[in-house]
Amino acid sequence: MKYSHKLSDAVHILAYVDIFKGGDLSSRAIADSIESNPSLIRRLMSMLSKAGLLTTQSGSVSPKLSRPAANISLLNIYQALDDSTTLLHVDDKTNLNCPVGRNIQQTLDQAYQQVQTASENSMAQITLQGIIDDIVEREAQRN
Amino acid sequence: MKYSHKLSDAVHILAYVDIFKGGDLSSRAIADSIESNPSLIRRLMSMLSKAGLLTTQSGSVSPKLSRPAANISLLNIYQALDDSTTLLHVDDKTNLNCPVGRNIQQTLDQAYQQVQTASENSMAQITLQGIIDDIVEREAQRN
DNA sequence: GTTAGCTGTTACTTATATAGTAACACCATG
DNA sequence: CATGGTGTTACTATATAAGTAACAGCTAAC
Repeated sequence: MKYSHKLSDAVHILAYVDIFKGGDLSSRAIADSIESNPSLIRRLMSMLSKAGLLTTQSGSVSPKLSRPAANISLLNIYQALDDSTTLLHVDDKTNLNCPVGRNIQQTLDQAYQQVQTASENSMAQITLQGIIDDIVEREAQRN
Repeated sequence: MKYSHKLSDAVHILAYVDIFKGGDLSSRAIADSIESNPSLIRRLMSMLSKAGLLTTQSGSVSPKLSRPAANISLLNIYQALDDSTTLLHVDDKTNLNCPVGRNIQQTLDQAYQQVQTASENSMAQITLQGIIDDIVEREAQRN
């Protein structure tokens, strides 16, 4: 498999929608910016909508953020994607006839949950607004 | 690709080596516990050796932890694996002709670095000894 | 010295998750 | 009504991880 870029692309979509509000916000246009294809963008936009981060309407190009960018965190976006995804993955096929193999799955589940929580706490500190400000500031410094 | 189980398997190897010290510590035996194959185990053991976490000797079965399990953290093990691996991956193919596409890579690099740091700080708090104690305690509670 | 069993390494194949691609139903607008 | 869009589903391609095979060289027992 490839490394997942879903989170990056989802952030890209939301930032694009806010930065270019009033402009061409079609999935084609966003796909061009991401260098991906419209189908994937639409799939991601659907997930973002279902998670209450984006407002869209079937049949017309009119996406907008569901709430101010300052009230959307990286964690919100992360959780809008496939919920079962975690950052670290326990090997769930170990030999249950061996004391180490039999217990290590639950032990690592707990350890990885700690790491996951720390990651998510960190993501919760990063807002979409902060990301947008950074993009805008970097662009301003190029001129 | 598949989800990586390298970290889980590496922790499994180290825990196995400590818990079963004095027993059969061949890559075959460890592979049986992990339900994997000796080649992968040898590859991981090689990485752990190079990182100074495991002491091994070509030609004879004699692996041992290079230092006490209390002095080995999950972060040490994580870093012993392929160093370029991070938990989140910026999409590095975005349209540089678009202001969002042009800047979002560095912006997300920074955001993801914060998340990575938080994760690594959390991993640093988890010791191999703690993991081993948990495995041993779970096994004790089965009897 | 020989042999068996091991570690360490490399190369190739297979499995799987993600993204790419295609297509269709339905909606909105001119 | 036609065009251009969103939302959804299905299939294909691809990158990465693990599985598999094999070999060089080491160690230890006989």
